[in-house]
Amino acid sequence: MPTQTFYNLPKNKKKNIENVAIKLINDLGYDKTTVSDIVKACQIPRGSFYQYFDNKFDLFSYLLESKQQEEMTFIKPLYEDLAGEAFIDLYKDFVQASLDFARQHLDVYQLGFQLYQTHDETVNDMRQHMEEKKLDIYRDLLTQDVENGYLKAGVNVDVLAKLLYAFNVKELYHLIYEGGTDREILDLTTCMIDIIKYGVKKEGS
Amino acid sequence: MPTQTFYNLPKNKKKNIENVAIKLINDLGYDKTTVSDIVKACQIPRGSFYQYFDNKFDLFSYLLESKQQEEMTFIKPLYEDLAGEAFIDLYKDFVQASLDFARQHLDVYQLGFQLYQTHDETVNDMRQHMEEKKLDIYRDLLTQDVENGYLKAGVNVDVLAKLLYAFNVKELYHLIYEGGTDREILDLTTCMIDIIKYGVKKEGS
Amino acid sequence: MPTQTFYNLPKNKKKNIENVAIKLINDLGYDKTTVSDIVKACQIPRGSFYQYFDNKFDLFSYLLESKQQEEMTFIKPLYEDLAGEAFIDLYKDFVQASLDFARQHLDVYQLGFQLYQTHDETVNDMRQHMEEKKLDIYRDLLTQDVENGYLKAGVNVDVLAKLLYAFNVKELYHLIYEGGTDREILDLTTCMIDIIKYGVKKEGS
Amino acid sequence: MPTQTFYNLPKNKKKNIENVAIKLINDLGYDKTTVSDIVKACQIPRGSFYQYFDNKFDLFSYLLESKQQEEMTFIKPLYEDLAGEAFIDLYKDFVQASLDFARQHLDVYQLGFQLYQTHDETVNDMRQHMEEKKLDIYRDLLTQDVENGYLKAGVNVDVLAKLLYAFNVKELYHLIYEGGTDREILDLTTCMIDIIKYGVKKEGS
DNA sequence: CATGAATGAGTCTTCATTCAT
DNA sequence: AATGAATGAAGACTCATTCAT
Repeated sequence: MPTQTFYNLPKNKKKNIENVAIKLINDLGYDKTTVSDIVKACQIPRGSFYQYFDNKFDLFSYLLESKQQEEMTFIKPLYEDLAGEAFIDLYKDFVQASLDFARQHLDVYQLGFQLYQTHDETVNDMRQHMEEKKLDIYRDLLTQDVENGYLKAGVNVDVLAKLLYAFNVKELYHLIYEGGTDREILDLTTCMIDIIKYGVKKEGS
Repeated sequence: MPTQTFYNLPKNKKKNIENVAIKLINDLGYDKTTVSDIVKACQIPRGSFYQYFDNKFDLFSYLLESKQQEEMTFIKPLYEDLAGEAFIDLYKDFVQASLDFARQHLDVYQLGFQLYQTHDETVNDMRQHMEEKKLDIYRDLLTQDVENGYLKAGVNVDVLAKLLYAFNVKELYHLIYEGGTDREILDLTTCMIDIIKYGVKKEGS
Repeated sequence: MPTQTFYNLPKNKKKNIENVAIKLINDLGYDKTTVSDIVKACQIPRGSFYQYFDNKFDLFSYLLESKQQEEMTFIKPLYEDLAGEAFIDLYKDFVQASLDFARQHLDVYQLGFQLYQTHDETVNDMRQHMEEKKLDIYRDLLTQDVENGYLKAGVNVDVLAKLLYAFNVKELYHLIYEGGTDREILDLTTCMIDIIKYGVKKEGS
Repeated sequence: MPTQTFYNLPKNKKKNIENVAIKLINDLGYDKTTVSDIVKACQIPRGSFYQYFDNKFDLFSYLLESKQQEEMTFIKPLYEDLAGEAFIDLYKDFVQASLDFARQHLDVYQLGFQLYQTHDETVNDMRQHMEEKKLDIYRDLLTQDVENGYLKAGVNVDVLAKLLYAFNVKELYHLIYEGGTDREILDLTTCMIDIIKYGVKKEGS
């Protein structure tokens, strides 16, 4: 948590520090970004940095949490009202929404990527925690789908959630980060969902 | 690539360096393992290290490539003769084989995990290259499955390969690393394959 | 010397600053206590500190001098009227009085201890000065004892004063600081005084 | 403990580091002497320092222990053979011997002084330990004196030892450090011993 | 080739004090 | 006078790599 001193800063100074730090961390990676890099780029004295944040991780987790909140505010409404449709059928729309968010907050979004690129233990713990939270949401929504008769009764919801999430992290995140187009990403998603919905096995084989 | 000097070393000295280094890197992580740690644990002079390897990364990539080769030698036969069965049906057996290998060469196996824990650019490139190689194998085998009429004709083989691979890396690797039992891992696999084979959508919904 | 600004402060604010600072310095040691610690604990703005005191040492020396004065007010009456008794015989009573004072003003008392725990040159000078002052008192009183025929005529008063003082600082201070009981401290004193009064050499040896 | 690397150094390089460091610490005080000061004065790279010593304290304790050993080699013979005389009568000779040693190894000797000038906890522990060791020697020798009938049977040996030691540390050390002459120091000692041997109380008073 | 000492840029962090409002 | 942000020199320590023997 940043100190009160940081929160007291004039808004544009605060914003500047946030943006510059985000850009730096995205460019160099969390591990490789040093406090020196940050203070130089932000043009603030080294001492000030430590008057704002406990340390590098404090800054990082602050930035990330902001992101999370922004993202949640953006996406939550979708999750909360499926309007009688199946989550599995709407999945593509969720991806689309994430994408919209990512397009608008690219820097902030990429930051989440750093969670997968570091060896820092504290950061790793944080990532694990966030993943568990997301998986829970998936599990809930999929359970609803089963209850509503959209999915086969015997489906293992936990495994399905993990499958969706794994693809999300490994392929979609990656594609976004690498600059894939909306079309590419949505096609990939549709295709994947199709496989999962209808299966790949030829009948009678 | 290690220098000729390294290759000329007596076999048991070479093996010792490899084993000790692997153990260290697995325990501490690639980034956190210092050359000091290595030379101390291996009981070789600091200077020798740089006469054997260009730098820390050179050692790492050498170890990893050895691992790859060992693993390939172990697993390749399976891929090459499906004996008239579908890859998708045998997938569980491949996982089982991987598991057998991992159990027997745990240290060597875990090393691959480091690929996902490091921000070092060269390491990342390496990982990407390895992933592409594995994906290619999957694609080939799945294409065969389609040609042999085991899978629906319209299946997007590329996406399917990615889906399998994502789950493999994100869930299975993780479970192995965390010490899951064979049973747990195979059950998870079976469950996932079932979803993919038969789909999750309730008919008529 | 504190600034006029400090003296103008409302009495309870002044007292609060003094007490909190003393507690901190006693707990952490003068060197280890930072101005940050002080302003945080006192709940005063950082800038105010420097409007009250020139610097950290200025505060410390002010606190110490206050202590000295309080202690003197407390103990002086004893020194000034020996009521016809020898100082050497009353020494135990002085220690008792010091002890009483220390018990009642432990925080203030301990502060003096910091004088012996710091390498700061100014602090050292201060300590030396205070010691010289105390030694002077001892010398005066012992000289009186000689004049009054309580002590042998040939006794080197200067050395005797130093001997008493050395023991006082090295053993008694220490014991008080470490939480020795009154009994322990007075016994130690009596024993020491006995040695000095009657000597240790066996007659005829 | 210095590392093997340090011990492997050419003798004159080792000696140089020791001497320069001792001088520095004596001049600036242990607390104020920084590793930077040391490497600059010794003209060795910063990294080398940490290849020789764990940290500043490691160096200091090494220097001090060397000193201790040298001093012990020098003084021990005296303690071990009192040749039928009383320790209390020979005390002056011990001080003389210490003085001789100090004169010849002034730098090394002064170093011991730093023990009393620092707030460093580790150093303080060390000092306490050393003091206890010295006190033990005093107690032993004085106990012998009592047993041999040189001192009154009822003398509290512990208190006497502490008295001698306190004076030693507080007055003699100080005088040596401040550059007192042999004569001054020995006179002071004789005078103090006289007081302790024969007491100061006028008979019949 | 083996050995292990040499190197110094770079890391995080602290803190007394000054400055601007 | 009160406030609290600004400042940057300085501290301890690390480590990959090179050098000299």
